[in-house]
Amino acid sequence: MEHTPVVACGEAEESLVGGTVVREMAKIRASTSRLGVLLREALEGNSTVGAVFEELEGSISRAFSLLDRKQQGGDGPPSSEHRSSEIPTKKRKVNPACDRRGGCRRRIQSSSLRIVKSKTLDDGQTWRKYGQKEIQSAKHPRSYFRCTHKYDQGCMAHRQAQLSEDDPTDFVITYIGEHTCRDPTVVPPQMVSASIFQDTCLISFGAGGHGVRQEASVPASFASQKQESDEDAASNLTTASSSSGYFLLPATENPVVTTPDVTSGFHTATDLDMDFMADTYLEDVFGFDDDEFFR
DNA sequence: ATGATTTGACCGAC
DNA sequence: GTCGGTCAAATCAT
Repeated sequence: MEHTPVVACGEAEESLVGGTVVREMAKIRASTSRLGVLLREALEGNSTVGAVFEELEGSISRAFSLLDRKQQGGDGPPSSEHRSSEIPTKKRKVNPACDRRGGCRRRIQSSSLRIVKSKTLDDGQTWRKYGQKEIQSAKHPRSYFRCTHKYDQGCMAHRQAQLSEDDPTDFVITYIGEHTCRDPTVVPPQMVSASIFQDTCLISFGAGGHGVRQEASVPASFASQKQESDEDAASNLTTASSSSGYFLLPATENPVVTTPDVTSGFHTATDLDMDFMADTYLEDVFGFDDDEFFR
């Protein structure tokens, strides 16, 4: 009675923050890797660049594993996907000690949040739907998707999709987090540069888009969105001008877009939380300034 | 058989 | 207490 709460609370908090840092580090590592590929292509034959990047990647990997070890502690908690594997009961059993269902919700804490209007849910990425919910203030249900590679590659990208209130033929899609997965069929270089060049805008395929793969019809409920198989994704590559459903344009041309403030029904971003935490941790834990780091 | 989707339950934030 | 995000068993599709 007299022991656990304070300690448990502190550990939970530390674990939460650590998890955030781990996710950020994963993104850093993935971005660095991609940047390395791009730089090597651009500066082909320059062995110095390659050497520097290998060193950089090595440092990040070491930091990542250290952090990961620290977060796991000695207990070696089960991974989320095996959370309940030991209890094959008929009805779900909740393990109050470790069940994080719904934890850290409401406030979307992500360093990347984009809201896009689109005629189709198909954006060239592979998503897995994990839920659908009627939303109080909205006419249409909201569907929840996570990246197919969440578990195999730890990709933390999520999205929420909802039919637009204004135009029910449009989907309002909220992208949360960046893809850190490396599915060669779905991660175009353009998407990589999206987070680098902030002057660019992410736009969806508009109604009048050309060379756009369009759904034959928009279902009344998009719950039955078909998941793209790799084969489909590959065929998308051939039919669409980009494997992604989006083009990157200079900020001066942004016909259909989508900034967080146009979506009154959606969450407002709280990006600063995580950015701040990541900054703080990078400085405190690793002793370097990420601004310098990414320069 | 395998993987994706559906859907009710669960749980933390508000 | 309500609401929204997530989980996971059941079901469906391939």
